[in-house]
Amino acid sequence: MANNEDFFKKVISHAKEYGFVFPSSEIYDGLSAVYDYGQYGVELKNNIKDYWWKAMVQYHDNIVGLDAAIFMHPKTWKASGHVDAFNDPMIDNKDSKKRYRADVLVEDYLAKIEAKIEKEVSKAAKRFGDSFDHEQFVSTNPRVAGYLEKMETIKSSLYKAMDNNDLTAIKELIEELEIACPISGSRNWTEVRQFNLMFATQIGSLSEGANQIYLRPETAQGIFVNFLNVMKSGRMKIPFGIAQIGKAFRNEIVARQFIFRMREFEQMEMQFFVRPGDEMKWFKYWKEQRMNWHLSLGIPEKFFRFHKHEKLAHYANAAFDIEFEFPIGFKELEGIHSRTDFDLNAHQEHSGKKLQYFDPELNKSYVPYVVETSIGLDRTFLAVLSYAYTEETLDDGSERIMMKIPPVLAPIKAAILPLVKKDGMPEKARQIMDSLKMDYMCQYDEKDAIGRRYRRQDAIGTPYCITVDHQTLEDNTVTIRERDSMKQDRIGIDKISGIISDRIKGNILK
RNA sequence: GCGGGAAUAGCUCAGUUGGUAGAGCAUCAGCUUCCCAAGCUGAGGGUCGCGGGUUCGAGUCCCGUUUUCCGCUCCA
Repeated sequence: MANNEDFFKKVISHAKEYGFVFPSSEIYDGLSAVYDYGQYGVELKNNIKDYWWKAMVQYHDNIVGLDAAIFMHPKTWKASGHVDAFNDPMIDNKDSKKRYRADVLVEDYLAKIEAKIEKEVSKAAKRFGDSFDHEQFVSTNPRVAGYLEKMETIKSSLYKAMDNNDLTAIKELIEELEIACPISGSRNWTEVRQFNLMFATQIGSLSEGANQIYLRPETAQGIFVNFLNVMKSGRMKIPFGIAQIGKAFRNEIVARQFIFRMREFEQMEMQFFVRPGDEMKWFKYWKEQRMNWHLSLGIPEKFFRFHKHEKLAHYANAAFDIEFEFPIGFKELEGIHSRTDFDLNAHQEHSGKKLQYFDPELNKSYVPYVVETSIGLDRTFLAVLSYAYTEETLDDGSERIMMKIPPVLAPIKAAILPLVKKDGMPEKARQIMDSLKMDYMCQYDEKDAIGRRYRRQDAIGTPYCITVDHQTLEDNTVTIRERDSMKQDRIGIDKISGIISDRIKGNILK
């Protein structure tokens, strides 16, 4: 485990040192759990998106793309269940380490007062026997009146605080009432915190009220609300899919482990709409398809495994994760969920619009079922990075650090290097560079000894180094050096593009 | 969020009982012209995370804070 931690730290250092990932706003001490992608990081990330998009949208003629906005109508999140499921104010007791709903603590306190009233009532009832008038007693007894008044005061403070989302007021109320933790008996509380995972912001004029909107906590809803638009304008026939890549935001209480869990992250999602009853067939299909996509990158099978969800979310009737063995252990990389008709039904109810498909074969309309594949882009990035990071000792005893990034994803596809900085070699190398750079990310480097330049390219995962030497000037051949094997071939300049192109095509089709 | 560690150059780190900030690698310029790092000469780069305090004097001691790592907790 200690080794894995060290390894993880090395990957993180390497990512920063070579311009893959930087802490956000680092000159201002950074921002917790937010990271920026550097010059090579953005290339790698774009290549991952591109490879996914090709495998999903370009390769499947019944899947189309979408790019929905991050801002969505607030009712979206009411329909999806995000607003209600996670809106509770929570408080922790520092001694017992137990977490409570702050409003429930106050309500429990109210219940105790109520119990006291009950006690008074039953005592009086015993005393007065048959002549006991419950209503009259409650309205006239001074002790009960005191209790009732106290309850009213507490209730109004609580409701006011809850309505205004005033967490400080709730905390003050708990302190005022001297509510203690039922377990530790102590009143050593943390601040009250809202556990809603959604970031909120304001839109439009404040005077008109109710202008709070959220940054989307998942991209899926953007697809569901556009289901009708895409189906109609794209003449889509079930089964069909809508794919989307985009940012999502979750205000995680604990965001940690480098780019594994961030507050701002990017998802690559595809929602596949199917005939009710067919969902398990398609669930199985996509489970296999998605695993094949991962394996097509050339990362060995042992790094991946399926994890079946035993406890299902409210919207799902089957769910598997594809887990990847990160340096921090096997963790979720992608989810394949059978979401049933939960989302479309919910939006149908909340919007009042019919979100149905007329199936000509069945000659009837229905709300389609949905099979979702949802992969974390940043996590895929981290998976590639941690798989690729390689320290090796060569035959001559020297060490090299090499990123064995799948060539299709490599930030730089080829480096063009004049063997020496004279005799027209730089000019020749520049010519070759110019002929390639519209098709591939290339890098020119003439500084330092050739061996050192090879190592520099190894460190950023460049699959090919093209070296211009004396012979090039005579017969238009170059040496092409492959990253992993370090083997060199001599080839004609006109062959370079074809070799790179073959290697970086990937292996999406299976 | 709680508890515990850590923070010194781009990276890895050293810095003695408190006394003028260092190394290796990396980077840049020049030389060398060499097919797999570590040849030669030179250069740039740090208000020691930030803010207070103690002290004649703080990278070093104390307090707070930010970031980060580990454990717990959380993750519809």
